[in-house]
Amino acid sequence: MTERDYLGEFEHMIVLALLRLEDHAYGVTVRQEIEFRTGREVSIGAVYATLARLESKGYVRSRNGDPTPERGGRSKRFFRVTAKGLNAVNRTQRALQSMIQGLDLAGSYS
Amino acid sequence: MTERDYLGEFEHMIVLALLRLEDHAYGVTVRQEIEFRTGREVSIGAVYATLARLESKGYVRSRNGDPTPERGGRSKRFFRVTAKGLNAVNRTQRALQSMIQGLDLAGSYS
DNA sequence: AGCCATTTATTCTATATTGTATAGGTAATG
DNA sequence: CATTACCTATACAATATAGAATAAATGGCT
Repeated sequence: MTERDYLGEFEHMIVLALLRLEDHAYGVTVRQEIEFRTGREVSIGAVYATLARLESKGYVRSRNGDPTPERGGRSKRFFRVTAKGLNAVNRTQRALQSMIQGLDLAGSYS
Repeated sequence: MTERDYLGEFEHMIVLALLRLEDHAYGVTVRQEIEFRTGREVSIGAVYATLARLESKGYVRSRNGDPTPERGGRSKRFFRVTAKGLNAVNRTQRALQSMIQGLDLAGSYS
């Protein structure tokens, strides 16, 4: 029953962004969050493609929000991490952690 | 001059394994290290293919060891992480870390 | 009201890069 | 020369990435 897959590098980022954003998570904010926190430039297409993949695997699910009263406010699609998705992040991070543990890399991430 | 790429999920594992193994790092031990530490099953071909890619990107380099005096002791190909490779791990981990920071995931990896 | 320029957001599509397994080959030993 | 430990080749699936195209909304015209 427990999944055995790990999140890809970018998938991992996206899921973490969703967790941070809680109920403000949709394509545009996800992109912003990653760019803001990491300085990494992210193409919007990459974000949506990955969200779609994550959803098809059941790691996240989405619902359509209402349009907001601002110029051009097309309605957003909000995303949330599922329990299965949470398991996946944990599994992925545990694996990484167990490989890092005890190593001394500049800065130390432990 | 500084690279802007991040390591893929499996690449990341492999590089960490190399760092752990120091000068005993070659295909077979890399595989073992990952399997042992994470419980994840790893095919040997995946390891070699990834090592080859990492090398072509300059993240690791290899040298041929001498044959060892044991049955079937064919000479091994030893791998080491380059400075560029170290940068890549650090960059990758910093990015992850900055996304994780402040989140409370079961177990906490911070 | 009906149109349209503008804005925010999402979808589509195409390609490159990574991840993965399997089969096959090579250099050792006894 | 059979057996062992290790490595290479290859093929295919999954993930990452960018950019163009499309959609849905608003506000200001006329």
